[in-house]
Amino acid sequence: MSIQESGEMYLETIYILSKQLKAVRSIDVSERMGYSKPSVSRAMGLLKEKGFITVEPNGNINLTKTGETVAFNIYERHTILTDVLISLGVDKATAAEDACRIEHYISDKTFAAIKKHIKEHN
Amino acid sequence: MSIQESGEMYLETIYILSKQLKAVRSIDVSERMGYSKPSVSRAMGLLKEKGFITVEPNGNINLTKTGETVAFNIYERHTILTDVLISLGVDKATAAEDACRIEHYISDKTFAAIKKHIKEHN
DNA sequence: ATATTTAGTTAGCCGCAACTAACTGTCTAC
DNA sequence: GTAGACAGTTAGTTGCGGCTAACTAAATAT
Repeated sequence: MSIQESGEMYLETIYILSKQLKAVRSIDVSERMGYSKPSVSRAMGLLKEKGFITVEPNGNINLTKTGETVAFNIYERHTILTDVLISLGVDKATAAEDACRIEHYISDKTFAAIKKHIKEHN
Repeated sequence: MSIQESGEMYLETIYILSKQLKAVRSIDVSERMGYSKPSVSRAMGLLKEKGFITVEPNGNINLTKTGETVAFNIYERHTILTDVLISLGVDKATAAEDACRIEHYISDKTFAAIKKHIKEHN
C-alpha cells in the first residue's frame, strides 16, 4: 500500500505523540497538527485501511509494525536533516521547517549518502 | 501572486526550452514534461494571469521579468542541488530526480547556506 | 436525572493539478 | 480548393487533502 506525504506526516505525528503521551487519540493528532477533527478522522480511516495503524474501541491509536517503520524512518530523516541544516548555519526554526518538507522527497539513496557524509565528517 | 510547485516546474521547463529552441510553444512544454495538452494549456493560462509569462498570438511563450527570475532561481537550485548530491556520492540520475523535488521545498535561507558551504569547501 | 462538554463520524464542499474526449482554427500539401 | 496534420481550447472527470456543519455517543458535572 502506497503512502503520500500527508500520510507520512500523520504517522510521524502519531509516533512523536506516542513518546509523550500514555495514549494517542485523534484529537491529540488534530491539535498537534492544527487540522480539523474530520480531516484527522478521515486520515486515520485511510491509515487503518492501509494497515499502518490500528484503533482500539476506545479510540486509542497504535502504530502497526509497518506503520512504526514508516514513522521512524520519517522521524529519523526529520532529525538528521534538521541537524545537517543547523550545522550549515541555518537557524533552528528554518532548519526544522525545511527538514519537515524535504524529509518526504529525498530518496533512500540520497538520505543514506547524507548520513554517511555526517559520519565521516563527524 | 503566489506560485506553487507545479507552476515553478512549468517556468523552469520554459526557461530550459527557451535556451534550446528558437521559440517555446505549449506543445513543446507538453512533450518535455509528459503532460497532456489541456493540462499545459490550463497551466499557461494561470501563469499568464499571474504575470509570469506572455503568449504571442502565434502561441509563442515568453517569460516576463518576474517569470524569468523565478525560473532562474529554480533552475539554479536544481543544478546546484544536483551537484551537491553527486558530490555526496549519489548517482547522477537519483541526484537529478531528488534535486528536482527538493528545489521547491527549501527556503532561501537554507539554499544560501548550502551555496555558502560549497564555496568554502572549494 | 438532566445538561454540558468531549471525541469522533458522516456528508458534502473547495482548490489544485492531473486526465480524456471532442472541438476549433490554421497551415500545408496535393 | 479540399484534406490532413498540427496546435490549442473547452468541457467534464478524477484523486488528494484540506474545510464546515451537523450528527452521535460517551463521560462529566450540576
